[in-house]
Amino acid sequence: MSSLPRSFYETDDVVSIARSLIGKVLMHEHSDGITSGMIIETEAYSGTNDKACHACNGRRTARTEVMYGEPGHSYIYLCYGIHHLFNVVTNRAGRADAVLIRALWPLKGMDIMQIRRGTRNLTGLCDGPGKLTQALAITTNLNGLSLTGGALRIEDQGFQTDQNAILQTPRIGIDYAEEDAALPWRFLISKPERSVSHPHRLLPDH
DNA sequence: ACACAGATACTCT
DNA sequence: GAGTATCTGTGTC
Repeated sequence: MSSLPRSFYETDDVVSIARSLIGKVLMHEHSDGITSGMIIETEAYSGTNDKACHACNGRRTARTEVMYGEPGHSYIYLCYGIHHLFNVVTNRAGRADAVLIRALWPLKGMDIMQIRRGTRNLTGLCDGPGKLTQALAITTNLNGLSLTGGALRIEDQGFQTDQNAILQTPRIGIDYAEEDAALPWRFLISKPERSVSHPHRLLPDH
């Protein structure tokens, strides 16, 4: 299986990259075992001009530093003191774009995911940005690592994605971002619709 | 099927 | 000190 190359992440259209990441596979080889899942929900954060982005107005701190760094690297931060949220840095160094991975369709190591998540259910393992990092044992100590090879990586495993099955909506949980809160920069695959992040599914239930 | 509150610790003012 | 790109359990319908 081939990891996505650096060039995949290096362009300046983070919204297109967020769309293109749907159907790709996030994989973590850990001493516990291998866990992986197909990416089914993403959000684009567009650097210094985006009021929802941590790098808004050129904000540059210890936390946001990796967003200004190399494309194809991880940006992982702690949210609400509990949840580790996983992003991929995009665009060339000096820009601060990133794509948040919000949900996965579990592929490998679901038994390990169940243990890490503390559930006996086979559903709901990776249907939220904080849940998928717990299921894949992704924490802030993996911040700033390259995703183009190594234990944590994103692969193209050849899953075909019907472009008509990709829905586009506003982003979640960023009400503070004023007019940018309405930008339709969230992408989700409509097929496993029960597996996208939960309270904001925005899809009819049928 | 909602709605709500509480947990939690780090980041930046 | 305030705010946070969230999740869970409990309550109610």
